[in-house]
Amino acid sequence: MDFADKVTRIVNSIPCGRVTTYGTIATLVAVPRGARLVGGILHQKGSKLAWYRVVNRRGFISTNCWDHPKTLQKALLEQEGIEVSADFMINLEKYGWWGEEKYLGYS
DNA sequence: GGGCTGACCGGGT
DNA sequence: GACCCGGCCAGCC
Repeated sequence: MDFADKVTRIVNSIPCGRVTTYGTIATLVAVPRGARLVGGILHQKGSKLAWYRVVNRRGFISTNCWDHPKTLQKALLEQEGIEVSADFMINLEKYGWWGEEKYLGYS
């Protein structure tokens, strides 16, 4: 299984109403230092994934892409029932999803 | 096949 | 607690 496929599965495994970070996904696919790679995959296949449930470690939306604007991500997250502040920040203590045991074996 | 790039992370200041 | 710096690894020239 390719790295991209693993990332795809993890992103699809994020429960509704929860968010996670690039580093967490990288860890779940057994590449702890590959957080940047996750961003690349999401940029490529993001249109078919729940890319909006993925943020950086500060809980902040880091994309500037025209096709995936921060405003769209905020709207989608609020649609999932997640509170997003006016500065596009998310409370990871409350909505963060750090993976579950059944997802830890994708290496 | 070598080198540059990126929607990032951790640790130190 | 917030900012800066160096390193990481797969993908795409």
